[in-house]
Formats: sequence, C-alpha cells, structure tokens
Amino acid sequence: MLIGQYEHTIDNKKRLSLPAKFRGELGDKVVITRGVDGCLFVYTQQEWKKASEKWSALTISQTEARSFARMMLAGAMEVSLDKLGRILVPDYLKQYAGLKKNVVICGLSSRLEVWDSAKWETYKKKAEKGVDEIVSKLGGLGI
Amino acid sequence: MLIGQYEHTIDNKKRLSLPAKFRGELGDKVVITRGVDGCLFVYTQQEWKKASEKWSALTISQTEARSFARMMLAGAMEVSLDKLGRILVPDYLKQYAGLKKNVVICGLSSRLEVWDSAKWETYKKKAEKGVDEIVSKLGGLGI
DNA sequence: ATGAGAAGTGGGTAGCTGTGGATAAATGTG
DNA sequence: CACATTTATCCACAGCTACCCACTTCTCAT
Repeated sequence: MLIGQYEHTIDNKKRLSLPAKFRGELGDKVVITRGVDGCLFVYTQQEWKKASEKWSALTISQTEARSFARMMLAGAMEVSLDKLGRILVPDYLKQYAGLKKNVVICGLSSRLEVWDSAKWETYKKKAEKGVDEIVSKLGGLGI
Repeated sequence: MLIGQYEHTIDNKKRLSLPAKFRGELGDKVVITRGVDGCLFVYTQQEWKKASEKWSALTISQTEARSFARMMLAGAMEVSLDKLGRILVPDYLKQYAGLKKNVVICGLSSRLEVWDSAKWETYKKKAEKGVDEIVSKLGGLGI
C-alpha cells in the first residue's frame, strides 16, 4: 500500500528518486503519465495494466476515445528505476506538470502522484478548506 | 506495449528513425499506412495482420467502410528498418500527413502514430481539454 | 553521545542513440 | 547502351543516457 507524502528534488539530469519505502512495491519498472489537477501519476506495471484495460472498455464516441487514448497512452512512459531507485522524468511530462526542482510525492494506495512543490501547497490549502466544508455540510463523515 | 511520445526528425532522404525503446517489439519490418486525424499509423507485422483482417471483414455492404478499408489497405506499405532502426517514409504518406522535418512519434499500445510536430501540438491542446471533460464525466479515472 | 547504516543528492564516464553524409547498387530514361 | 537520378548500405560525429561511485545528511541503535 503506497501511502504518505515525501518531499524530493529533481536534479539537473531530470532524475527523481522515489521514496525508499515504496521501492519493494514498485519493482524495477514503473509507468509515469499525465494525471489530473496538474500532477503526474506513477503506476506499478500491474496497476498500469489494470487502468489501461479499464480505459479501453470505455464507451465513448470514436473521436473522444481516440483523443483520450492518445493523451493517456502517448502521454505515458515506461521508465526503469536505477540502482538507487531513481526514475527519469521525460521533458514533456515535466513541462505538463510544471515541475521545477522541488516536488512532492504522494502515495495514494494504488498509485503515486508527483506534484510541483508550490502547486501542491496551493492545492493543499484549498483541499484542506474543502474538507472542513464537506465535513460540516454532511454533519460528519462517520469519522 | 508501445507507449510514450518522442520527437524525431525526417532527414532530407525521407528517413525516420524509430525510438530505440520500440526496436525490440517492432522487429525488422513494419507496416506504415494512412491514419486518422491527419497522422500515419505504424504497425508491427502481427498487429497489421490483425487490423487488416478486421477491416476487410466489414467491407461488403457499407460504402463508407469500403472506402475506409481502401484507404488503409491500399495506402499501406511494408518498410524495413535499416541497421540503425530507421524507416523510409513514402512520399504520398509524407504528403498525406503533412510531414515536414520535425515529427512526433506516439506509442498507442498496439500501434505507433506519426504526427507533424506542429499538428500534434494543436491536436494535443484540444485533446487535453477533452480529457478533463471525460474525467469529470466519469467522476475520476475509475482507478 | 557516538558510530553504523541507510537514503537522498550530485557528478563523471563509457556506451548508445539520433542524425547527417558518403559511397555503392539499382532503377529508369533517352 | 550510356547516362542521370534515385535507392540502399555503410560509416562518422555529437549529444544524451545509463550506469557507476562519492558525498552528505538523517535515523536508529548501542
């Protein structure tokens, strides 16, 4: 189970080391792709297979299906971890997610998310407020 | 699984080198043909067999399906990779897809797509928006 | 407190990849 | 048949990647 959040850096050779805690679970190859809300997703090979199978089952119009597949598949990249557990972040993904030097890696059970540090802070603030609002709206979430 | 996108160039002898990552999977001969949305498709020999059989099966009654099959089948060309993994892009296909010097090669699981660089940028911008819509329609990626 | 180990970061180097050009074979044309 | 133009194979260069190793910081245990 991939959980927790870590601050790491991308060095000037586009390398990003994944948290040591996740190494065992990740294997030696992962798939990195576009995420939503301006972050990147990192999947294990098994999870990637599951996810891509789910997408191909989607019933949407031909045109939409094509563009969706292009974004998710062509946007993805199979990358292998080096001996020290680092991956190479492709330029176009770095650009897409606006990644600078400092990034935040979040574990979300079945996948990782990679955020630009600043973007994460902004998002977190909004999300934290959102949690309070949702909770008070619902009168507690059974927590 | 062919995934990811790569920026390559077509030199003045119409040669296009395919990404090294795909070499193993592609073999030494591929089939290149007209694609949809203004790109070219590149198949492995096995995938081409599967795809062409499917197309020729649906041809009989529908006029549209017939002309589609003609475009794909008649437009196809078997090309071999040279020692350095390059293929020759036939003139009529280069023209069809409006390929200049800079192209983008996309891996879409079972096939490759070759786009003119500028055309891909335009398409991507539109498609990115579409992805957000689909995602919000689905209430997440179903992941 | 101190030492050992692990984890994150940074750099150096050899090998590969992408690109361009040169030379030899092939094709077509007058 | 000779010539010109295209096509294919080969080789050379530059830039990047992948791999290896070193350093520093942090944690944990003694």
